[in-house]
Amino acid sequence: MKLEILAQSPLFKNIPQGELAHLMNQVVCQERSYHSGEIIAYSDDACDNLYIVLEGSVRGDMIDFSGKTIKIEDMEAPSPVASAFLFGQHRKLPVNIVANKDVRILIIPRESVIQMFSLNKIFLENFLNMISTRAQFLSMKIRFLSFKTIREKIAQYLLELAGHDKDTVILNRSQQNLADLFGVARPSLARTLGEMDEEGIIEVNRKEVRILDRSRINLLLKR
Amino acid sequence: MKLEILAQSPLFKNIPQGELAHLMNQVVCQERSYHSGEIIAYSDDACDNLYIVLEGSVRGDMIDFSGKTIKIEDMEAPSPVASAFLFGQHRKLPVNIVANKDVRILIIPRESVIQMFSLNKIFLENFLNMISTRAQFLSMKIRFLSFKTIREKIAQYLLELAGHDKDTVILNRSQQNLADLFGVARPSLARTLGEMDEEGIIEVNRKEVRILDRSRINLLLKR
DNA sequence: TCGCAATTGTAACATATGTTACATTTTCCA
DNA sequence: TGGAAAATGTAACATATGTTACAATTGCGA
Repeated sequence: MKLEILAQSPLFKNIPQGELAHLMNQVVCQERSYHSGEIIAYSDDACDNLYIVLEGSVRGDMIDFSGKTIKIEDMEAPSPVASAFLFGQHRKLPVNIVANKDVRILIIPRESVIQMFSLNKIFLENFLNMISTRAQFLSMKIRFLSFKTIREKIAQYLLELAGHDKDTVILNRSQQNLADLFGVARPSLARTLGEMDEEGIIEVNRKEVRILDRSRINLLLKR
Repeated sequence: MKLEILAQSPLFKNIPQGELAHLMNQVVCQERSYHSGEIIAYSDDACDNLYIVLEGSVRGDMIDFSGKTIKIEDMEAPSPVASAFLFGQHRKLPVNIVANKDVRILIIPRESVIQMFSLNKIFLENFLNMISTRAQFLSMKIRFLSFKTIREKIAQYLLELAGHDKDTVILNRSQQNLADLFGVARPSLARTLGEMDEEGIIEVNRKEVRILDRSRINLLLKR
């Protein structure tokens, strides 16, 4: 097994090589290869294993009511897959896991994962951090989706980044990325930024946004 | 401390009374009371403690930038609060935690929680189950919110109600109520239902909706 | 440094939904 | 049973956002 690859994964970070080797020796797990297009795990399968992509990339395909598949998410090596479905009430995969290219996957049964929790505290904290971070990300996304207009979403986002004192913000995401977070089209986001600039509410310069009129931004968030 | 109350909490279920007593004796934690309206923890506070409501109920208040508070969620005894913010990248509360009535709260520092993980496997699994379940719930909610058009929302809603065999559903909410759930205006919902009726996809009769053309409904969910 | 790829800015046009207002039908209770 | 309130159906118009296409700019690797 390639421990160096594993060590890159957020699940195993901060674990010294030696300990990592020791840890992996003590539990049952297997490594498997899949060819491009192969289905690694099926939607609605009981989710009894933790999958970690060692090489290549996989995607989650959702099957809609008519039987067509839709790509939901890509996951690149070296990252774990569907870790939020190993525990919890609904231990079923919501998607088919499909190999994007030829891939190598490390498969760790849930029992082994639980063992690893008691064997290594850092691993446990990494795991907790991962699913917590995911839950936090999802909360944030829901909050943005619940703002109706693009202006509101921008206002919320800017004020969150700027805090109460600063008035210049450097956006840390691309416009496309931000548009995805907001659930809107990229040109629509750009247009709205432009309009708010013209109206003197903000001043936009690529990734640098300066808040000119806080009161009018606050006004946008009244509901 | 009222172990009987604690035992009711999802975090401590399946732990025999004796073990629970033993567990709680080994770690540092405190119990505090708050009066109705008191703020138990502040938004943006570093989230270093697990709060468990022993008696009474608390709510999460979000403060928007104009200073107005919005109630986000109620949490009744005996349930943990903000457990998704004890770990993860963003260890800050997103809300003020406010006492709804007089309450008693058990406060367990993060370090103690981590200790408890190694002391008791069931506790660890309960905790994992809790945040995983939350992440799963949020995923589902996002899926629903991310349907853009009213037609898609209707399609999703009808198919969920009808299942795979039935083709007539009785709506259990008023149009206004449904419109709120979808986050759209009531006349818009009525119009779209009317259009889908005219097109022969469904047959609408007040609260009774019959699915006429399943294939075209499925088509709506393609993305 | 050149050149390609990613990012950002912008415009014209299409479309879905919101808004407002009112008519019609149902519900329900005095 | 009558009559008012709630729920539903419909229409005309306003508006926000999506779509598509392309130009301008930036960044990055060969």
